[in-house]
Amino acid sequence: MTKTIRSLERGLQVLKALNAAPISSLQDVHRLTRIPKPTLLRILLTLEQSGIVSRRLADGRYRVSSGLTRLTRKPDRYDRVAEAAAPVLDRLCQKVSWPSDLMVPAGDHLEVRETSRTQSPFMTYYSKDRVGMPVNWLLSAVGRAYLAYCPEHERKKVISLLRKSDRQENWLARDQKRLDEVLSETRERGYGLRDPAFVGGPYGTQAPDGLAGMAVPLRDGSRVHGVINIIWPRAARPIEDLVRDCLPDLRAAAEEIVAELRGHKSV
Amino acid sequence: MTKTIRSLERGLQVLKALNAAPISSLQDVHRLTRIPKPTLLRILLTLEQSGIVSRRLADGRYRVSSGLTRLTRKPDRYDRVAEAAAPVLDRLCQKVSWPSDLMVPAGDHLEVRETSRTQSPFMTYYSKDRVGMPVNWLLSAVGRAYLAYCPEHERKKVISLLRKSDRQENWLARDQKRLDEVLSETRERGYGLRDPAFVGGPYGTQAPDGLAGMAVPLRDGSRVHGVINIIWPRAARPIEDLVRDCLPDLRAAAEEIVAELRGHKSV
DNA sequence: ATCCTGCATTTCATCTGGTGGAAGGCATGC
DNA sequence: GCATGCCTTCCACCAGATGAAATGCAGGAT
Repeated sequence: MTKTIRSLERGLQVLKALNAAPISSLQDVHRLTRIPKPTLLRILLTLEQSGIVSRRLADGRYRVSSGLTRLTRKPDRYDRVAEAAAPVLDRLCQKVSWPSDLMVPAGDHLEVRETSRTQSPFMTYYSKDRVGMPVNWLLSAVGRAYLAYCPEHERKKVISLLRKSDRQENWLARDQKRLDEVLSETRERGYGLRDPAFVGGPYGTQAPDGLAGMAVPLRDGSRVHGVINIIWPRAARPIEDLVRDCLPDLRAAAEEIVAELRGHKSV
Repeated sequence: MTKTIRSLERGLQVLKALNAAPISSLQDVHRLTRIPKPTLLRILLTLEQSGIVSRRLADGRYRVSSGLTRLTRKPDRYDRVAEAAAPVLDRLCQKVSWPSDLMVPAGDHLEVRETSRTQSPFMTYYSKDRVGMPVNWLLSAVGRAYLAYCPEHERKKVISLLRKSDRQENWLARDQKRLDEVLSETRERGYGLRDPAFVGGPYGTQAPDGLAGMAVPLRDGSRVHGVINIIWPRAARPIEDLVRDCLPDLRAAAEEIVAELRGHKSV
C-alpha cells in the first residue's frame, strides 16, 4: 500500500487555511492548522518561493497570491460532470457488474467523457482510448435519453443541425413526426433505448458492437448535464432483465451525480 | 536561514505540470517533472486524497479537479495591484530610504492597500494597521495624482459623490474652477502634491502628521490602477530636494508595477 | 502460441530532510 | 521598568521521504 506524504498534506492544509482566512499572520495560520510555528515558517517560505503565497509588506501577513490563480484552469462545464460521475459510475459498475459511459453533447454527435468499461470483469473489449468517442444522436440510447429530457430550445438546435447533415444515419432528423414519437415513447418509458435497427459503433461507422444499452439523463431542473447508461453484450441478457435488475441503480446513480454537481455550486 | 521543504516543492511542481498538461498519465508527469515514478505515485496519491486531483476512470490518467478551483478566491482587482506593488515598494524604500504607500479608490476616500513604512529606518511612527486607512481625495497628494490622470468618467463620478458630502474637507468638490486648476497644475508638474493647507491624517480627522509627500499614478493606458507616493517628515527636507533625488525612482517604480500587472494578464 | 516493450505499481534498505521544543529577539502594553 | 505576545533561529533526533530494483500487467510484434 502506497503511503501519502505528510509534509505535502500539511502544505495543502496551510493553503486551505489561508483561503479560509485570506490575510493571516503566522499566529492565525497556527491557530487554524495547529501546526507548530517553525514548521509553518518553512511551509510558508516554500509556498512563497513557489509563487503561491506572498507577504504583505505592511505587516508581514501572508496572502494567497495570484500565482495560485495562474494554476487554475478554465473550468469546462463537462469536465466537472465527468469528475463528479467517475466515482459514482465506479461504484455502479461494482454493484451491477456491467459498465457505464458518461456521454455529453458535442455538436452533431455525443461523445464519451468517462466510462467504467475498464472496470467491468465481463467487458473484454475494454479499449482504453474510449474517451472522446463520437456517438450518434438520434439512434443511440444515450442520444434519445438526452433529447427527450433536455430543454426545447436545445433539442431544436441539435435537430436543425442534424437536418443539414448529409449522413444517412441522421435521416430521422428529417422525419419530425417519427422523431416526436420516439421521444414521447422515451419519456413515457423513462429511459432511452437504441433504435431497433441501430447496430452501434462510433458515429460515422456502422461497426456492429453487439451491445445493448439503456440510458438516463442527468437532469438538474430543466437542464441536462449529460447522460449515463449501462451496457452489456446483447446476446447475454434480454433488455427486460437488465431494466428490472439495474434501472433503479442507474437512476440512483444519475441522481447522485446531479446532487454532487449541485453541491459544488453552492460551495 | 530557514530552509524550504523539498517534498512540498515537488508537490507544487507536479501541480504545475498537471496544469500544463491537464490530463496526464503517470508517464506524462514523469516526463514533465523528471521526478522518479514511485515518488510521483506518492505525490499524486496525496494530491488525490486532498481533493486536488482526481483520476479518470476510463484510463487512470490524472487531472486537476475542481478541488483546486474551490481553493481559488475571487481575484479582487486591487489585491493584485497590492501584490505587484509590494516587492517594488520594498526595493524603492531600500534605495531612497523614505517609505511609500500604495493607495486605491474606496468610495468617498482613498485607502492604503500596501505600505513600506515598516521598512524605512527613518519612519518611527510606523503604525502597523496602516492598511485600510482612509485618505482625503481632494487635498492629498495621492488623491490629486489619481484624479489628474484617471479617465474623465471616473473623475466625474468621484467628484459628484464628494459634492454630496457635507464634510468641510470636501469643499473643493464644489469649486469646480479651482479644482480644475489644481488638476491641470498636477498634470503639468507630472506628480501630485498636498494642498498647502492640508495637514495630513486619515480622512475624517485633522490630525497633523507632519509629513510631506509626492505621488504618481499607476497608469496603464487610460486606466489608473492606483497611486504610489514617497513620504517624509516635512521638517527633514524641502519638497524640491526630494523631487530632484527621488522622483525618477518613484516613476520607475510605478512603471515597474504596471508592467508586472500587464504581464500577469497576458499569462 | 512466445517473446518483447512500455507503463504502473510495490517493496524495502538507506539516510536525508523534516520536525518541533527551547531559546533568542523585538515590539507594544501596562 | 517588567510582562506579554509574536516572529524567528537553532539544533539534536529520528520519522519519514526516497528511488533503485523487482514485480505485475496488457498490448503488439513475430
